[in-house]
Amino acid sequence: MNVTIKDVARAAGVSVATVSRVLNNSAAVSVSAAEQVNSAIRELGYSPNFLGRNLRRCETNIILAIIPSTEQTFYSEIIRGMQNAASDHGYDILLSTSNSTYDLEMRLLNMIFNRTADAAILLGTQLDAKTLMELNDKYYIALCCERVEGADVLTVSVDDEGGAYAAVEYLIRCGHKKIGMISTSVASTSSLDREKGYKRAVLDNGIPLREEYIYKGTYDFSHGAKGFEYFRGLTDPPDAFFCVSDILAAGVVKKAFADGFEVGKDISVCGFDNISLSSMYTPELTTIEQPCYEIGRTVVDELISNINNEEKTNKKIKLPYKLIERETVKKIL
Amino acid sequence: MNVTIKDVARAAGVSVATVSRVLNNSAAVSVSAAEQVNSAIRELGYSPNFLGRNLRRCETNIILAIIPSTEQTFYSEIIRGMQNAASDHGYDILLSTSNSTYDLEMRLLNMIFNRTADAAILLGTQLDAKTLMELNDKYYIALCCERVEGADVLTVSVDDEGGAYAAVEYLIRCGHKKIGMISTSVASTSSLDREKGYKRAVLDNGIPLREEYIYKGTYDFSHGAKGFEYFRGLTDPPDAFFCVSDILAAGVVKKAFADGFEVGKDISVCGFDNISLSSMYTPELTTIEQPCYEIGRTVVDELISNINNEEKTNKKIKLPYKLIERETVKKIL
DNA sequence: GTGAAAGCGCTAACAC
DNA sequence: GTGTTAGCGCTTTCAC
Repeated sequence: MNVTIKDVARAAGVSVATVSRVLNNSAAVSVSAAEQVNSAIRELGYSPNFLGRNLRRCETNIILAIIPSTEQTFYSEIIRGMQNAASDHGYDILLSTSNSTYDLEMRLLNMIFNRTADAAILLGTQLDAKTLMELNDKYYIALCCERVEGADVLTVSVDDEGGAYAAVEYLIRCGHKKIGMISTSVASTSSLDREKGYKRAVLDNGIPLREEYIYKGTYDFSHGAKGFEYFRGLTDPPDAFFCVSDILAAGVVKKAFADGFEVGKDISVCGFDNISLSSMYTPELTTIEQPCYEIGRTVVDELISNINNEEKTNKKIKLPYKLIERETVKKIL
Repeated sequence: MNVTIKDVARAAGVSVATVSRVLNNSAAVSVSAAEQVNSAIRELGYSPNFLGRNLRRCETNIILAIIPSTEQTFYSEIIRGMQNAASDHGYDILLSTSNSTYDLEMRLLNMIFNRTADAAILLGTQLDAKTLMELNDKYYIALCCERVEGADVLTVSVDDEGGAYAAVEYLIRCGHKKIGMISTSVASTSSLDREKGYKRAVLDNGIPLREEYIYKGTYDFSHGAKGFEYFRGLTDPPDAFFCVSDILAAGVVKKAFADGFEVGKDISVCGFDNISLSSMYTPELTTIEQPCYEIGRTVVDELISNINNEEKTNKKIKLPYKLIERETVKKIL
C-alpha cells in the first residue's frame, strides 16, 4: 500500500537521489531520467511522505493559529489573510481552538515543542508575558489581535485606542455629551486600550470623566442588555453608548428596542469590529472596522520573515481602523 | 538547542530504549532508572520530536477538519464536539478552511496523502462521489453536515428532510396554507433534502404544491431579501416562509420589516440551524436546531472506530433536529 | 529490566 | 548528471 521513494526509484530505474531531485527541483536532472521518474510516480500513485521529509529538513512549513473559538465570526477574514500570506511563502495555516483555556492552549502549543509545527500565532492567549517571552526565545510565536502587556513578542492588531477615540469623538461630534462605555472586565488588552481611547476622547473634548459611565461585563451578548440596564438605573443615564464589540452593541440595541427606545433616534450606539452581523441588524450598527484581512496577512508575513532571518524583530504593529457610519447613531446637531 | 532522546539517555546514564520506554510507558522500567530519566528530561527541557515518532509509527494522531470557512458560526459547536471526542481517543483536531474551493480543498487533502494527518473530515466538499469513494478506499475520510449523493462514505448530519418537514408542518399547524420556501441553487444536498421535506409536508397536508413557491438563491444573507422581494412580486404571495438557513431567515425578517411588515404578526418566518444570531435578532427567530455538538462528536467517534477496526463501516448517520419556537411565527388559529 | 541495532522515508553531502 | 550513503529522532524487536 505505502509506496515510497525507493519504489519509485526502482520502477524508474534510477537512484532515490534522482527521484528526490525531481521531487524538489533541487538539482539538474536529465530530461530522460526526469520523464522516467515522473511516469513512475504517476503509475504508482506516489505521494512523498512528509514525515520523512520534515524530519530530515527539521521543518514542516506549517503555522499553527490558535484561536479561542470559531464563534467569533470576525476571525474568518483574518484567517483568510493568514492563509494567503502563508501560501505565498509555501506555508500552510492550521487552526485550532483553545476555548480560552490555559490547558488546551498549552496542549496545542505542544505542536511547536514537538516540531509538528514551525510556529504558532495566538489570537488571544491565556499565557502571561513571562511565559510568552520564554517561548519566543526558543520558538517562533506571534500575537494577533490581543497584545500582552510587557511581552516583547511580535504583535499585530488594530489600533484599538485610536479606534475607540475615533468612535467617541464621532459620538461627540454628533452632539452627544453623556457617553457610556460598555467594556469587559476579563483580562483583555484590547478592551483596556479601547477604554484608554474612550477616556482620552472624553477628556480632550472637555467632558468630565465619570467612572460610573464605564460598565464592565464579559464579551457575551447578554452583557449588552445588562450594561444598558445598568446605565438606565443611573440617576443621570447616558444617551450614547460606545461598546467594545459589535456583539455587545447588538445586545444594547436589542434591549433598548425592547424597552421602547428607538436606537438612532432616542439614543445612539457605536460598536467595534464590524462583523457581518452589524449590517444584518435592524437598525444597522455604526461601528469601527478592523482591517481583518490585512491583520492576518501582516502577522504571517512578519512571522515568516522572523523565521527566515534568524533575527527576530518582535515588532508591535497597529493597523488603521475605519469608522463605518450606519444607523445606530443619532445626529443631534 | 535541539535536545534529543540521545541527550536524555546520556544525561540519565541509560540507553535511548529505556528513555523511550518511560516516555511511552511501553514496558517495565526500574523505578531508579525512571527517576533518572525523568529528572534528565526536566533538566534538559526535553520534548520528544514527533516527526521522528510519527515517522516510525506511521501515524500522527491528527485529524484534519476541512471547513468552507469559519464565517458560518454554527461550525463552532461542531468543532467543540469533534475536539472532545478526538481528545478522548488521544487525537487532535486541526482545522483548515477551503473557501469552498476545489483547489484549496485538494491542497489540504494533501495532508492525508503525505501522512501529515491520519484522516480528514469534510464539512461541505467540492469533490464528487467518485473521487470521494477513491479517497475512502485508500485513506480515512468522513463527510459532515453535507452528504454527497452516491458517495458510500461515512457521513454524519442532521436529519435535514425530517427537520424541514417539521418546520413546514409547524407552520401549517399554526394556520398557514401559503408557505414559500427559500432554498439555494448551489449544489448542496442539505438544501435538496430540506426541499424534499418541505414538499412532503405540504403534500401530506393536502396543500397543492406550487413550483413558484420555491425560491432558489445562494446562502448569502442578501438572498433572504431577494427571495422575499421575489415572493412579494407574485400575484398570490405566501404569508409564511421556510428558509434553508437562519442567515436567510434573518434576511427576510430584515427586509420584511423594512417593507413595513411585522414578522410574527403579519407574516411568519422559520429558519434552520439555530445559530447564535437567531436569538440575538429582533424578533427572535423560530428555527430548527441542529445538534451540532453531537454531530461533531459522532463523526469523530465513528471515524476513529474506522481507523481502529480496519473495517470501514461507511455509516450514514442522521441525528435528530429540534424545533425551537420563538417569535417569528404567527399562530393564526 | 536493559541495551544494541535496525529501520521508518526522506534529503543532501560527497564522490564519481 | 547520477549514485552511494549517512543520518534526521524515534520506536521496537531481539538478545541478554
